[in-house]
Amino acid sequence: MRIEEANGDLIITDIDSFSLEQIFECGQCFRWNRTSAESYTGVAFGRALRLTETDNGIIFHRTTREDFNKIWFDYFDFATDYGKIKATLSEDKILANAIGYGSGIRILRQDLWECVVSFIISASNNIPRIKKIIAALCQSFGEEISYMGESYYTFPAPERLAGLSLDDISVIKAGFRDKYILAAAEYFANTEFKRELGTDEAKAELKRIAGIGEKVADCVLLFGLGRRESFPVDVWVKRIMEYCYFSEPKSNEVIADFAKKRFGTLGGYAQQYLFFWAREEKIGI
DNA sequence: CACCAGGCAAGCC
DNA sequence: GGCTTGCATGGT
Repeated sequence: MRIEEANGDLIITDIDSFSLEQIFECGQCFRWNRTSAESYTGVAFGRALRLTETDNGIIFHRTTREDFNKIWFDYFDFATDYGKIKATLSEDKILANAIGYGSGIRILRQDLWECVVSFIISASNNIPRIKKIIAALCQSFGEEISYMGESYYTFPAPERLAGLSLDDISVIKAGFRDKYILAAAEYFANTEFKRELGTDEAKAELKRIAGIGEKVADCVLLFGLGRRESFPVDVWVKRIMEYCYFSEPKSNEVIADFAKKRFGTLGGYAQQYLFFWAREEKIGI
């Protein structure tokens, strides 16, 4: 990876595995939107950012080396060798095929609290509406920031949401999930989450929060706590796993156990390649 | 008009 | 333990 500065932009070259579309459309995040054929704009960790994909590399618009080192290097998981991960997973022929569709995926290292709320909202919902609800949450309760001549909104801190009433939060149209958002806000406003917990212990702790069950906890572990062995089983992953590995219906638990044995510490990466492939090609539907 | 959407909790046995 | 149902809202 190389970094050049050019009148206020950073240009990152020699990047392995980096497709804006695949990273932002693979369902792991909800605050990035396509702003042109080659660019996406979003907000993370209190910063707005526009990215453009070019033949030479990726342009990080209007940002600094300081923010790149402090925020974006980790957020985009630049320390991880995706070539090595893909080579290992490709020993499985089904994964090799899935990786052929999403070879530019990277798993973002997102904010824990934002992940908790985002995946609470994801329950029994579809991705466009998840994004809409989160945008309303940020616009209503986040802080306005100005970037490249436009307004963006940060993700509201738990302290900002804790104490709100169901009526207060009804403006975001989260439906039955509103009470879970408030419960999570109460928890995170009053609790320092023990990030050093083992994955099983961290999952058990997350599941104490109303609205967080098995699948949401797995997503939070994977995207918000960097637990790359986590393998969330949702309707899409269930369908594609049944189609590719079982040829018959199986419970989520059976699928999760199978994935743990087969993919081990790379379960989360495998899950993202399978999820992206399933949705792109509508496999098993 | 039904039915579904990156599920979860509560209520049943 | 496993299985069923209700849940808010918006899109097809």
